[in-house]
Amino acid sequence: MTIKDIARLAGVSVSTVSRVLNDHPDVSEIAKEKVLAVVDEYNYIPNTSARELGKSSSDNIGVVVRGMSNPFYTKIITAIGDRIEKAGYTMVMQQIGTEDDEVITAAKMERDKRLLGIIFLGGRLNYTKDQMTSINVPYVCCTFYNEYGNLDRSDYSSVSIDDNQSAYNAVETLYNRGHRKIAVLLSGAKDGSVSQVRYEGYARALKDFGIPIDEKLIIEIDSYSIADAYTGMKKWLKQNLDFTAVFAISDNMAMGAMKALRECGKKVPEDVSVIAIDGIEASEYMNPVLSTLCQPMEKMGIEAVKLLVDIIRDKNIHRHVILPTSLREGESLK
Amino acid sequence: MTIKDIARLAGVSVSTVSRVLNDHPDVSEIAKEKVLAVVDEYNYIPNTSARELGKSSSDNIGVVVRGMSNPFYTKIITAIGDRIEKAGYTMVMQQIGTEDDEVITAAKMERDKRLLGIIFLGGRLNYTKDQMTSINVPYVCCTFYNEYGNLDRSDYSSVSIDDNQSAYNAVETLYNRGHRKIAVLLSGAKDGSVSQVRYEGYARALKDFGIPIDEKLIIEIDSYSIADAYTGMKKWLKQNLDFTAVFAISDNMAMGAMKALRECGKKVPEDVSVIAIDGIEASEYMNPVLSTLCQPMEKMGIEAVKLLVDIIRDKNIHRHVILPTSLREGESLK
DNA sequence: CTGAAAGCGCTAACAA
DNA sequence: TTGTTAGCGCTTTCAG
Repeated sequence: MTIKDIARLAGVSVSTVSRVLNDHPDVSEIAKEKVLAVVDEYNYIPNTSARELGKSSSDNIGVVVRGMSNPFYTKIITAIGDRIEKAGYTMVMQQIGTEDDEVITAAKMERDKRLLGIIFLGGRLNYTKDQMTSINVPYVCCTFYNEYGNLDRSDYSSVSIDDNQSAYNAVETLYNRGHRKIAVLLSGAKDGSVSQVRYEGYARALKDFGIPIDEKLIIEIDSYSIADAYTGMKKWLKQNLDFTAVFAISDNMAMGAMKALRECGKKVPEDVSVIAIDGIEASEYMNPVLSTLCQPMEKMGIEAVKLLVDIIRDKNIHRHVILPTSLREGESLK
Repeated sequence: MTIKDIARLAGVSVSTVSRVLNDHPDVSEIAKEKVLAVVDEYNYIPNTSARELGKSSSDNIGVVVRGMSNPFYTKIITAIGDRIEKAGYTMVMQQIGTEDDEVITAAKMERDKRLLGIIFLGGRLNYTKDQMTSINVPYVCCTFYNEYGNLDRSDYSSVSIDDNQSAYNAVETLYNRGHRKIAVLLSGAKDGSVSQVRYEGYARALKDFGIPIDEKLIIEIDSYSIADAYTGMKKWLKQNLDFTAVFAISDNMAMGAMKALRECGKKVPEDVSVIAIDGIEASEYMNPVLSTLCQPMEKMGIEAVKLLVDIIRDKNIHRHVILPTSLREGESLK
């Protein structure tokens, strides 16, 4: 079934069919009905590839989400989709795994879908100018920024929290409640990911508070996964080190850690206080409820679209928006 | 940048470029090098739409995942991807929301990507023959089956657990531990989803055990979400009904329910036992750890690919595989 | 080993 | 309001 078959069956030309299918004006009611009848009867669905190819322009905005099934992104995506629609554009989303390269994906999309702009959700923090030459439309980084790359700030937009400062605040919260021996649970102190930025905030806070960094209280695991956080924490606890609080760089990792603590006889928050950053839904259903610095997910999505649309429409200059986090007081703090 | 530009720049013809890009043999080393150099220099990425269009056949197997970011699917997808690759095919995955129609998505993919077959992951249980005429390649339903539709069993394959029996087993487990007043938490007793099938298993078990169904112990909420389960449960608890156990039809819902119970002063498992079906990772990190009937996620993915590949290769007949669940003893049972 | 040319299915001028 | 036709960028015969 191609558009040609439909045209023949309906007794019209291919262009008429195309017009009907694309809601173009200037089609007689009668022709329209004939076409739709045939389309319906044969369950015809146009070939998207051919469609994209033939089109000379689009109203598409691409969204590349890295880190499949990260619950943290769900709300942001909803907000983004909503805003893109409201702004009169079409969202084209592509999810990829953490092992895939979001820039290559975006470059492909840009050509295939003739994108007007791109929103990256969860990407690397180290893009280089050279890599980004394959992207020829404006883009905004959502939830992250080019901390470790060499991009000019005027060449891209971003919306995120201040990860360094948020980590600082988390540690400060613990400090203010009397904690001095604060462990940090992360996926790498210099892995070039957001983990590193947050670690730097942790380190800065300790320094400000006059607490020397104790290498032994740095718990490094291989991923951001709950399972690895659990086993990593468990292993670390065997050393029986002295500490009264844990700052986990993500909710997910905190969840794994809390189970490990529980199983090692450490009560949260009586024996150990736990704080994290993110504010995903699941951590609100833990027992005890996790205390965490929430990222304003919905606002981030809204702002990302706003930034991009402004640039697309008015050729405005790129901007970098930092949104505040808010402490969600759970039950994991003493 | 099109293939033409590359050809011109490299001083060869477009077909040579195409050959290089597709790893075809019969290309001289020298030509290959010239082309690759240009490709690299200009960061050229071929247009996927054009590529798909031009191709006459493919080795693509489509995977349509409904219910974005359902953590339950992650492991299955990994297994599916792995097996498809090993079988020498290419996986083309598309994620859609629960509000989207997976059949339409699949039909589009079938044409766009010239699919050899399709795996549906999490779909409706009520496909009709008429709807499926738009699909012209073999397909297998993974984690579900056509319980409420009118498909011939010989027209599609499926791999799943026995939802009815699993629910039965869950209730039986509770019964064997002395529970007689067993509430059920579901998203609808006749919503035509897996919730209904599991409810039917619950009802069958009660009947077998000589326990009359108490409408008041049926807790119906609007979705499968953790938040709705929480608020729904909380509201239900206000009635202060007499019960000693809850069977939640999904882990997610059980997680919401457990928080509600906790906040209402009911201890799990001392006051109330909780059991569910699914076995997602998060529920293993709850406190107490959720007892649940685990679906064999990896096996399901492996089996789904096997079923499909068998049909694609040997034109074998369609089959329906039922995999067993296993009880993961947590701490939520007394 | 290489190139010319005919599609793939659709859209969008351009004519009528 | 309609139909004709030239691409869109790539793959793939078929000759050379």
